[in-house]
Amino acid sequence: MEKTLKDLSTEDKIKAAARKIFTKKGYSATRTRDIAKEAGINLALLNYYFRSKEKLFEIVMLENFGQFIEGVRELIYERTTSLDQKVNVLVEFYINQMNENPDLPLFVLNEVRSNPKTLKNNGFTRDMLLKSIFMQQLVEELKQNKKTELNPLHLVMNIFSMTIFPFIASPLILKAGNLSVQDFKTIMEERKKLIPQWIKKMLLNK
Amino acid sequence: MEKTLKDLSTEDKIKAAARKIFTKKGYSATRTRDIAKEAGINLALLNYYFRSKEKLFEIVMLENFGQFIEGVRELIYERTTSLDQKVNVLVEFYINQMNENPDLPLFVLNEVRSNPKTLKNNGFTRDMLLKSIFMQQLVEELKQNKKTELNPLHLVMNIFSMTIFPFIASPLILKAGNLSVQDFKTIMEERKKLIPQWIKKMLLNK
DNA sequence: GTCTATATACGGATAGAC
DNA sequence: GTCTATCCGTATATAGAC
Repeated sequence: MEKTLKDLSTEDKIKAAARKIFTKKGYSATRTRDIAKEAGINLALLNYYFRSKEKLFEIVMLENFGQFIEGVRELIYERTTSLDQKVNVLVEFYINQMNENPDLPLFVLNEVRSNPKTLKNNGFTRDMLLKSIFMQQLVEELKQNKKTELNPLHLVMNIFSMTIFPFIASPLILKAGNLSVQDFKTIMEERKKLIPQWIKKMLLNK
Repeated sequence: MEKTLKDLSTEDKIKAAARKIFTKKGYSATRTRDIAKEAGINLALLNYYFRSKEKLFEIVMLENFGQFIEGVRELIYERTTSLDQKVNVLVEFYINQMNENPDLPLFVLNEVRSNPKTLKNNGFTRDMLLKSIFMQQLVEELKQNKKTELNPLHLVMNIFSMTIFPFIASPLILKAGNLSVQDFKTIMEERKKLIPQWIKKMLLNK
């Protein structure tokens, strides 16, 4: 399913091009001229559709951020799935996501760090995690296993760390591990099974 | 030990200022004027000492990259310390490092991703990890525990992921966990003990 | 070595024709 | 809606006085 730019409206062509370049290079390093060229249109059109570089970036940013947390919100409020199932789905979801768009996590993390107000108005609310069923199940499981001294946030951090960080650091990992791109993909596939197993061990006492 | 800029030579003042700003904002978003102001000198001096913005950045980049892997190279080639000890030191080293300079990891990871040739000429060699004593000890431990089917790179990735990622994602974690900065520091202190324990569990069979 | 003033280039944005 | 040409602010870099 090659996404041919020709099918899209001019506005969408620009948006797609902007997203590609902004996501890869960040706000400052991106030239509006490069977006125009990538979209196959003239620079003036960019300002015709979106008033400024900044406006365009905002749109891209919200889309990227949305992609990062969308699909997770419903998952962690799901009442019918077990904790184990949630961890499995979460890990698999993100690994698939990053395989498709490896620049996404670094883009999001850069943005929330350099521009704190990113964390307003994007659907990522305080309490979204803390009040979730997922969190309740986690706390319950720790209680069952007499591990109440362990802050459940550690486990949440571990899930995301072990899932996302390898993609962020992939250039270093490829070199340090003497891996091909294909090797790396295989390893990340393995992690879909491994990470949930490790999390399970962390939940158990002893 | 406040580092007062007044003590330094002009050249070092510029370098220090450059490092601070480049590390925080990245290459493109940094203005040489801001570096000059931060250093308390005139803009022209910057070009007098370092020929260009790019040259100056290169120096900063190498310093930052060096700080990231320096201290680790010797550690992983140490023959007298056990695997457990190495993991402990590694985790503690990086957590201390990031506490002091939280912008460092994102800077390094951005740079290696956007500029692949960063990975040449910086002391980070292919085989540096694979040929290390640390790696040998890891493989040996897995063999002892009849876990040879597990690629040891997974465990290396886990150590770095669980240690470094929380700092990269700290703005998100603070909000999602409803944490104060002090809470976060406390949690990261806890992780100095926890991560080695988790790694140990991953090494064991069952 | 350090400054002020300025050259030069680049990038975002707009005017105006079609 | 789409283009070409151009404006104009800003950022890097340099010339030249002290």
